[in-house]
Amino acid sequence: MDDETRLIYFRFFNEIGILSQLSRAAMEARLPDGLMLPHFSVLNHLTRVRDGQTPNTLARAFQVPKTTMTHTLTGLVKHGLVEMRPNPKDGRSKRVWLTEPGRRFRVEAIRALDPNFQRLAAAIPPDQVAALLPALAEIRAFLDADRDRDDDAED
Amino acid sequence: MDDETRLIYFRFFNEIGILSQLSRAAMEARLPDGLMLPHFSVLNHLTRVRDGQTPNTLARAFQVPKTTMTHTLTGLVKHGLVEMRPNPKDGRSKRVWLTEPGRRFRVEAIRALDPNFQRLAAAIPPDQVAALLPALAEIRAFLDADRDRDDDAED
DNA sequence: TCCACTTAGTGCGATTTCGTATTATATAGT
DNA sequence: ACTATATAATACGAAATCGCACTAAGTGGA
Repeated sequence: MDDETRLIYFRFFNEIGILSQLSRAAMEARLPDGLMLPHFSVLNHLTRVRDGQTPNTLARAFQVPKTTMTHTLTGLVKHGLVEMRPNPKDGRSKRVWLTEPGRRFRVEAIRALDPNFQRLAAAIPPDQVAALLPALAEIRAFLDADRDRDDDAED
Repeated sequence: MDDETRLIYFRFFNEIGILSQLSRAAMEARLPDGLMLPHFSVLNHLTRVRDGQTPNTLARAFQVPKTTMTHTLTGLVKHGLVEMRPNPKDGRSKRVWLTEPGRRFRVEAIRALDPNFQRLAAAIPPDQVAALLPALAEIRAFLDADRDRDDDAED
């Protein structure tokens, strides 16, 4: 792989990392005490995909250890934003369900970003951002499918 | 702000977050024991911008508390990848300098990603990624400049 | 100069994240 | 049915991250 090509990919992920850092900070500044971005992200995932998933599925989806997901879910339960019920099909596992406050919390958290989005919109119109989405989704889908191979290709 | 516009921006940052998560995991899988992504990121920042910066400047650049940067720098010093020297212009502060092993480590860490980049290149050619860079950089620059206003506009 | 105020770095305790080991349940082979 | 193996969740301890408070040093005004 030539230097120029490597630099293109590296700079891309560099930009991604910085953008993520900046948006994470902006988002967490809007969240109430005791709730972090992972809490919101789980609510968002349960809404976008579907609720009733197991903690293990969520841990794999977020690329975090199971113990971390247990901790995050404990916090969400404590705040009444999700419910854990036993999985009738598997006595070992549980299933995670959104509560009404959980759904409401997610919607309000997104709406709370409007001031940020409005300032951004003044500099970068929605069309320009929308134009990036297909390519980003494509790269994301590839990495998502590719991640398992990382282990196999270690040596 | 209408729902459609909000959704565009939200989905954009959603993709950014997932991409960051996936690439972070892939990157950390390549790093040796005892060194995390923040360690690499600081080395990269010192290389790209310039070394000799103060810990406080780095903490602000990375949007982390000063104590976190102290911790990260302590680890880098322990591994001999950076040096801390007193700041002759300000007795309170220090300056962080890259060492030769630090520079080498960064280059090797980037090169270690080649297998990942090569697999990605087979699905998403460099041109397509390069085409995204200007827009991403523009959005990143805006957020970077905008982040201070978050506090002011809280209420 | 002196004194109040600000700033850079760090010590300390709390929370989050993570790796390992453990328990309970499911699955497969006999 | 029984045993060995695999899997889901968690308990536990280590490391990372963070907020608060403290010390040392710089800044500005009387």
